[in-house]
Amino acid sequence: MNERNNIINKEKKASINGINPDQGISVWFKSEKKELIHELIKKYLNLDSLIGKEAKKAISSLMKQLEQKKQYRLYNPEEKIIIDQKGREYIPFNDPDFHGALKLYNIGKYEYGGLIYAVDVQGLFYCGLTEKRIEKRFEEHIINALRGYYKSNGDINQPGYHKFYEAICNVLLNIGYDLIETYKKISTLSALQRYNERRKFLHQIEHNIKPYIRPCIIELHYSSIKLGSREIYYIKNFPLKSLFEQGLIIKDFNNEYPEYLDLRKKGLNTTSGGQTGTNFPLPLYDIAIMIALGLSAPKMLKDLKEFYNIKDVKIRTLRHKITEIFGGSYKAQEMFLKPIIEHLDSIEGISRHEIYLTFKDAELLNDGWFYEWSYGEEYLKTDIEKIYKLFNIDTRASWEEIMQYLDKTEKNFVGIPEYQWKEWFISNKMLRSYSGSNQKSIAEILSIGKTKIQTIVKRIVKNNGCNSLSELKYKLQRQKVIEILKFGAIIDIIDENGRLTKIELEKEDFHLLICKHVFNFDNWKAANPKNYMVNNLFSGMNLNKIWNTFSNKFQDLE
DNA sequence: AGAAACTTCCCACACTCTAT
DNA sequence: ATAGAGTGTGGGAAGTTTCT
Repeated sequence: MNERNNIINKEKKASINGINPDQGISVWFKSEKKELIHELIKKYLNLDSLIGKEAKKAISSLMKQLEQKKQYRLYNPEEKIIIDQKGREYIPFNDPDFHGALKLYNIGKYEYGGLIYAVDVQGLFYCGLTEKRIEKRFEEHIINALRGYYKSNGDINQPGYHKFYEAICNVLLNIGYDLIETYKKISTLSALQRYNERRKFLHQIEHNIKPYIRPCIIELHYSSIKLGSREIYYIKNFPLKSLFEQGLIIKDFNNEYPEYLDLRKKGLNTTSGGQTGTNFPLPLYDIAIMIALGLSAPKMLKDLKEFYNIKDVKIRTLRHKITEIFGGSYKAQEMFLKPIIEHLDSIEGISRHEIYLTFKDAELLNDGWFYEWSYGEEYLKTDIEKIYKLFNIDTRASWEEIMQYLDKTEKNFVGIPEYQWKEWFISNKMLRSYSGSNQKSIAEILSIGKTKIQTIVKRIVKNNGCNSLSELKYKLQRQKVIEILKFGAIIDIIDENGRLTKIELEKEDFHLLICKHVFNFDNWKAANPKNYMVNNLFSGMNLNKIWNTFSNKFQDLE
């Protein structure tokens, strides 16, 4: 909580300092002065329904937040010049606002159009530009260096081997890395898809080389237009002395700092620079809203082509971008879709199942937040609030404390609470339709597929410590029988006129009537209620004993 | 030729849907 | 019930494009 407040305070302070690149360009893509995102909202939400109206409200508020935060790169396909309030296209390292802007960049307040970075390798420098984040680019450099070493079989002195990569390899060798083995390990980890381990290993390398290799940002650009020319300038005139004075370079040169360096001659660059990549511009803000609408990647792609007229976008590019910018589909849904669902959940008259159906497409992202939520593995604000009340926990309790109680609360499956599912199991409600039956199945009632039903059943069975549905069913039905007998042996039935009436059970017929009216046995006589009770539910207890043990009336003395 | 960023291809895995 | 087709994921490596 404190950490969060600190970040917010930092943001406030910085904006007072005047770093606020408000370029007058809308964050939403416009075509003929119309913001296309509204067309999409109309397309995917039924605005005549309550849920559609409320979803629109929540999305509008999300849009306002995104507009205010300006956290992502602007969509600038026409390469318009973007300037801030002080008329700058970029903030160089010696600008008074640079350090403030850098702090904001590090906490992800603004996504710039690109940046110029320098890498200090034991007092030798490399300068480059990138439209990505610096961490990503730096990691690429390290892997490239290792790959180059591996491919040339360690011959880093061969002509043409990049000076920069050679320097990186030398540092790694000096601190004891076997580079062939290191590269092999990284390749193996990715081949085995052990990405977490791979990331950890790479971070470890980055940590170990920190005293010798340090990347730093030296200029922040609002757009990518001037990146090339600025890179050329810096490679030719690397301002060594001022960079040191600004604290960006810490290497000790015994106080002999040349004012400027030519990095091609006295550094690690091999070209004069100025080459920009072919960064594919995408309307990230609109994409965020598409995620909030619950669209899967292929659907987004279709809309980008149809509505936004972005012709060449490939699905892999889109997904790479979502991963790079939003940190993956899971996080993206958590950031953009979850708040919409939380708003809907707080509105009376909207059921969780309705919410589920409205955003069902989002489920196609099997590793997304919505998918987990559909199986009750993710929680909403209201769930946590319920826990506070139910278990009398302080609202300032830590997450670890709250977590202990999560398992004890009711889970929802496709928005339907677990107790409802259990009721369906007890009453033998048909889960999916079969030919020749005119009973409406759960799958039909909930508008979900058979396999989804199967998976839900599997999960509920497992959560309740059972191995099969029938095992769980017996357990639940036994509890039900005990409950009925304990509380007066009265059950609700629907009589011939379709009216709900109560009937009292007797010792002689309780098993018959329970099987017929509570368990809804289709052919209840053939099913043999006596055997069912005695063998399946109360393993070995005879009917007499069941009645006598659990009923609170007319107890026989045995 | 070199740099940056994009595309293609790959894999393992998970789920849905349809047909049998 | 189950097999198979289809869809989707992340995220790497290798190859390609685009630019200077």
